[in-house]
Amino acid sequence: MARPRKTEHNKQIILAKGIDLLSEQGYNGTGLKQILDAVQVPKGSFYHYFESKEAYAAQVIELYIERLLSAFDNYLKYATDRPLEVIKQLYQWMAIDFQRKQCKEGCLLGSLAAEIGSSSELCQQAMVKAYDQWQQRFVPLLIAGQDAGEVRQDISAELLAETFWNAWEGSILRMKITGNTDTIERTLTVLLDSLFRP
Amino acid sequence: MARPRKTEHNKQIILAKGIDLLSEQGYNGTGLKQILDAVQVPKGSFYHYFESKEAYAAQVIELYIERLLSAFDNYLKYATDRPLEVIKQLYQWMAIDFQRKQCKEGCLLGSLAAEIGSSSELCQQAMVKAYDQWQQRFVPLLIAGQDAGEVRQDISAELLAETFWNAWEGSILRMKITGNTDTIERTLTVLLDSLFRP
DNA sequence: GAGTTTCTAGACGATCGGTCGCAAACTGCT
DNA sequence: AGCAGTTTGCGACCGATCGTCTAGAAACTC
Repeated sequence: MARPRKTEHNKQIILAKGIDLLSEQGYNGTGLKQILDAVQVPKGSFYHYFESKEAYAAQVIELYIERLLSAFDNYLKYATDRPLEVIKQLYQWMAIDFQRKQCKEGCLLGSLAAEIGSSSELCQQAMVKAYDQWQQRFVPLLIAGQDAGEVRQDISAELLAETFWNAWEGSILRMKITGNTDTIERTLTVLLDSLFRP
Repeated sequence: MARPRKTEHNKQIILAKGIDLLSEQGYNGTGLKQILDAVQVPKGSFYHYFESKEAYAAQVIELYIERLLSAFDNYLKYATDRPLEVIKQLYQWMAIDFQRKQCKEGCLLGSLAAEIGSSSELCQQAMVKAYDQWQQRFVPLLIAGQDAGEVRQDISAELLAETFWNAWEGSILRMKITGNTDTIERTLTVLLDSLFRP
């Protein structure tokens, strides 16, 4: 064998760049050339790292959710507040992150779901899996809230989590067209301070 | 002057086809050729009807919301049920429409917001306007519900309407990746039968 | 050096949004 | 009626870029 040098590193930086570019410009709006130029990897190399653009996107989704859950876990490790407060701070922190990027980047999952969710089977699978993983972290948090009596118990935690994700993703869409995070703030408040309360 | 024959008719069928194609394939995923072939209008004619693809998309958005509001109004005219029931039936009817199209088409507003909401200023404006128009129809319905005592009054109708739109759009994203309308059904039920109740 | 594997320049056909010169169809003047 | 003038409709074409592929150079082991 020979020349096993930059392979893995290159692959990782191509994937990492994809998170930013695909989030902002979408799947069809981002050319491979733009991605590769941005990370200074020759165009010809792409198909040694990935089978196709579609397969690449699916792996970007995986890396995205991996990082997100990692940040999630890291935050939870040191969180001492009550569950609902932890959720709120977590998502407000993400909202601030959106703002830092001038409300141009949203959630990669939502963006790609809207654009190619119904056309790319490969990405579809990656997104379903990503959503399931998110739910596995989020539901226990809501259950803890229910047990602590700060979350209503007449609706299952799974159903609340699903509703929360939907409202969150929808508010990101609104952010993209209004150019501010006001809707996100309001939606978080309405859900966590009122609707989800007992 | 001369030859003012098919202009307006052609323009309308090009716009109408755009609703379907842009909803399903997105902005960058739909070429002008595909649209024009589908309605059998020569390529060269396009720029006699529209300034650019972007301007075209903005007009598609306008036509889309126009039709949606028209269906909205038409339904409301004969609705005798209580407000929340009217809302539920209205959106369940839309969910059935999604299903008819194999969950491949969602809401044009949401799809384009995700894809080009932060890059096309022209479409951005059209989308903000479309959202405002929707809210003008939806808020009175919720206020009526509040007056009738079937909607909680501790949150303003505007805020509830906003939250509803967000959750609705988010559930459509989920639909696109799961391939079914289960999430939509569940979200409608959770919101209208529980969370929005007094 | 031979052999093996990795990487990449360059080109592929297709398609992208957009343009343009001319044909077609009309009006108004003679 | 017929020609001139004006406006509209459109096929062909533009350069650019799309995702993808392949031949062979480069870098390694033995």
